[in-house]
Amino acid sequence: MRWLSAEEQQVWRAFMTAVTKFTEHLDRQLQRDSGMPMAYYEILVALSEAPERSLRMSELAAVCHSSRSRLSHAVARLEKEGWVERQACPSDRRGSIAVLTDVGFGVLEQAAAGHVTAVREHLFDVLTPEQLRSLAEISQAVDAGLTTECAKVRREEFADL
Amino acid sequence: MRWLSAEEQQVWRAFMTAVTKFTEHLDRQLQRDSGMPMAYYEILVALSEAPERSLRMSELAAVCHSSRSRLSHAVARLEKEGWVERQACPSDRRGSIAVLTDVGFGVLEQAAAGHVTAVREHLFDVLTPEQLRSLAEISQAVDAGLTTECAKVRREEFADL
DNA sequence: GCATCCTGGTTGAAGGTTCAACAACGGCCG
DNA sequence: CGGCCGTTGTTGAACCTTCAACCAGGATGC
Repeated sequence: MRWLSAEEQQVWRAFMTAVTKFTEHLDRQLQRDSGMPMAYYEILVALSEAPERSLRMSELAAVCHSSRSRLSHAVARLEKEGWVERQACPSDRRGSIAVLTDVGFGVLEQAAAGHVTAVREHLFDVLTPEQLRSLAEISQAVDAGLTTECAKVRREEFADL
Repeated sequence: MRWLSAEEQQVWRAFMTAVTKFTEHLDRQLQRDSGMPMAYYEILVALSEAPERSLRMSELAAVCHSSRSRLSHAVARLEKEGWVERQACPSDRRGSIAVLTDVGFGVLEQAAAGHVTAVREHLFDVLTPEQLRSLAEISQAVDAGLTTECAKVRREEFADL
């Protein structure tokens, strides 16, 4: 098996450190200022951008890169807060539709201000335009690599049957 | 307040998606193949590289960018598995020293193989050498930005008193 | 129609993280 | 010495995520 070279290790650790500290910072900021973790914020964002501010649970899960189970728990909490409501799906009686309430929208607006500021301050403001372009490319490449990987896994699972 | 431009939003989402999927993939791989989350793996790595394969809890927490509380819980679990032991610190009676056991070292060796493979496959193999250099720079910049931020926060806390 | 399988969504338990509170010890200064 | 403060580490509760199990409803094939 091929290990990482000294240089690779260095990049790897720098990357993980930066990502860990960065996401931790954002999470803490949101939790402190708006009482929700980032995953919940993403849910509200996704709903706010959807037509009628509503999405079926499975679509919402796809948009948020979240498991159905996680989303179910999360929406339960958001519903308890009064930020989201669940409606029955008319076309499919299994379905459940999450709708962002007005209260939820207001909370989101408040939360977004601080969140965007934090993102700008610690990401966009510390990078040059060129680094930003690089970051976009890199993210794209990593994402693509994982997507093909998922396809591969699915093929393998399929082969098992 | 300044919002994100359309381009910035695009970069931001691509970045978050890539990071989320990437770390999730690594975490799942480790959990499946070695029965531990990545945070625990990092603890074992840190110990394995320390002299005597041991570190004081607070130093270990610093190396792993972990809170003391989290580390305490984590080491409790690792100890239950027999991968780590706790020893009293001779120079400071408050102190606790975590030591990687031989069993733990063996587990780490096993885990490392799959983990490194996954990292190589989804990070190093999908990036060009130039992108890799960029990523190192970017990580460095973000980390630096957060470090100065932490210093700022500490100054503010200090100012409060 | 009905048996079968797949999909959408929820649930509960187990494990991990965070936060606040706490106990125990070291260090400092009177 | 003795009081005070800062540090070290642990603990328990609350919360979030994961995983496996499950129910209900659609879809498919006979």
